[in-house]
Amino acid sequence: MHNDLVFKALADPTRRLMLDELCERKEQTLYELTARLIGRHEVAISRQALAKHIEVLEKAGLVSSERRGKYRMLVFNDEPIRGVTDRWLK
Amino acid sequence: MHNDLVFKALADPTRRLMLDELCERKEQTLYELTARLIGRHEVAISRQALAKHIEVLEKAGLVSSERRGKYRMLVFNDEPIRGVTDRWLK
DNA sequence: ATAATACGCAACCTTAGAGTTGCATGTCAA
DNA sequence: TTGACATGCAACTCTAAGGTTGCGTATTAT
Repeated sequence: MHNDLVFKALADPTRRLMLDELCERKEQTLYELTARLIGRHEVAISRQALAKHIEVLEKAGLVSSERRGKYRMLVFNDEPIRGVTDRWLK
Repeated sequence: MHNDLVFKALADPTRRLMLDELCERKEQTLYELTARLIGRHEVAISRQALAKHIEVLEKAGLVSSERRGKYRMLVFNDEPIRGVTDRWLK
């Protein structure tokens, strides 16, 4: 299944939270995102764990990243999500 | 998260296939479903494994079941799926 | 009554995934 | 240039999820 990675990506609550944040602010550095998740949302998790999650989201096409100097810019993309559940709805 | 179980349920490709079948024929016995998945879709899996998947789908509210004599009737319910991805779409 | 049938339950195995720790790399500012 | 900072990489632990095997239970048909 070609959208297997998308469903797998959405299966984790932390990743869904990350998508919420990225959805609000479309462009964000990994550092900003990490700070917000740990600071505001009180997510008890390490930086490396979040980096792994980003990797999963990237492979699913939900996030694209680009190294910009010292930082890593993250860009949210909702396209892979659009219509994923349509097959079960009439 | 209250729809955590829904996303977890959708994460597995076999369960998504089961939902496809159940979506086509809203009412179906576990036996019929198992026969179709193994026969038609060539899913190499045991009956017990499918029973476990049904359990997951039930806990997510996507399937309700009712013992009808010798058989177990399965009824598909799309309500938990409706709008689950809306939070990431404008 | 009894055998075949559809299902339930429980123990077990195996692997993938989430998370951590530790260290290396690259970039920017002073 | 040197140190602080943001990130990358790899090995390791631990748990849960998917799957199997084996046996028990209930229902139907002969």
